[in-house]
Amino acid sequence: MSDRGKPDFPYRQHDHQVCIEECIERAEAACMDHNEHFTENRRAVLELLLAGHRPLGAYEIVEQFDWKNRRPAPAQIYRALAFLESLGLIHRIASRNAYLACNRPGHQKGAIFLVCERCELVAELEGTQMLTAIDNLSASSGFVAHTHLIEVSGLCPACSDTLDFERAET
Amino acid sequence: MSDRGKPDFPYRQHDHQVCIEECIERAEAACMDHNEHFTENRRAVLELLLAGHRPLGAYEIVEQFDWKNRRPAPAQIYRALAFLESLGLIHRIASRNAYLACNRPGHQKGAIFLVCERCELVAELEGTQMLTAIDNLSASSGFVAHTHLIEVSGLCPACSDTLDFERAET
DNA sequence: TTGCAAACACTATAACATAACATTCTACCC
DNA sequence: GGGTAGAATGTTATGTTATAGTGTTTGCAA
Repeated sequence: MSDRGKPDFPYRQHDHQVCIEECIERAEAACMDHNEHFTENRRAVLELLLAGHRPLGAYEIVEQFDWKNRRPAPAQIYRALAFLESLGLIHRIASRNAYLACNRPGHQKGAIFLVCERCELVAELEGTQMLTAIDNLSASSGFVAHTHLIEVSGLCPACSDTLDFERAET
Repeated sequence: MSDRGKPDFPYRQHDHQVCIEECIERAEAACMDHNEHFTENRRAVLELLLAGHRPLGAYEIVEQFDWKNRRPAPAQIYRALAFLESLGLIHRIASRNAYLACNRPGHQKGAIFLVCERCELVAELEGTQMLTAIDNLSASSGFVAHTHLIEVSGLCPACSDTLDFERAET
């Protein structure tokens, strides 16, 4: 799955089951590295997020989380989200108040997110160079940068094509 | 007030009263241009946001809004915020769920926000070149960009100095 | 002066997130 | 095994941010 990490990865056909399995393995390894437990709760939340290249709101996770035939409390989900985010396994999409499984394992920093306004698919791009440029720009004002948030809203290739087609129809 | 629009503007001493007045004038002009009314409600919200180079949450505005000795309903504030944002007079700082008066009049697009983690001061930088670079990057994946969100979290010059000093003390 | 559209007022509720505290689980030591 | 410290979970409650929906007022033009 060398495709993962490439900018257009989520836009292409791929064996999503493999994609999921790799991310789970990656998560297990990350937990080992940090002497943390990859508990059932955390695994279940990550699996829900891995189901599609779409961000889920915390309460969507609550709803989809089938847990002994009951509903988990929001706090339970938020705890798992905070844990997964601390390990760089997921990202928060601020413009949507939603959470996305990371598909650039090992490169948790320096991401740029392309959020489709129509289908909600999110692509995660490598943006390290961009961030360096931004850091330089802000440093020239004396600002010391710690974390970055870059989200682009627009249309993914498929939705863009669809809309072009619909416009051509009329 | 040619200082406005420069990256380090909010970090420097300036006549803030003039700064406010200019923005109000600018808002009046913008409303004229768009055949909209600069109502009391909208003006009051903008003035609260102009009071400092700090973003305010909608409910902070509700609290500070002295309105015939009553408290306005949140919806009233959100309406004004939506209106002001549609005219580019204010920006939403997504990482803080807060709103900031624009200090780059006439350049409502292409901003980069530097958010101080310590004092909450926000600087608004011209980032058109950066955005172009990001658009090019995303276009190479077939993504059609509409809007951008770039927020950098860190320390403003003053807070950075203060912390350096405190560290040197110990 | 009537009629229309914009803006406002108000109530309620949706949507997102965390605090606080009790309980259970797990790893480790004796 | 039994004790125990820390991590994780379970639970309740509440805090925070944002919008829906509906009726009223206002400004303005025909």
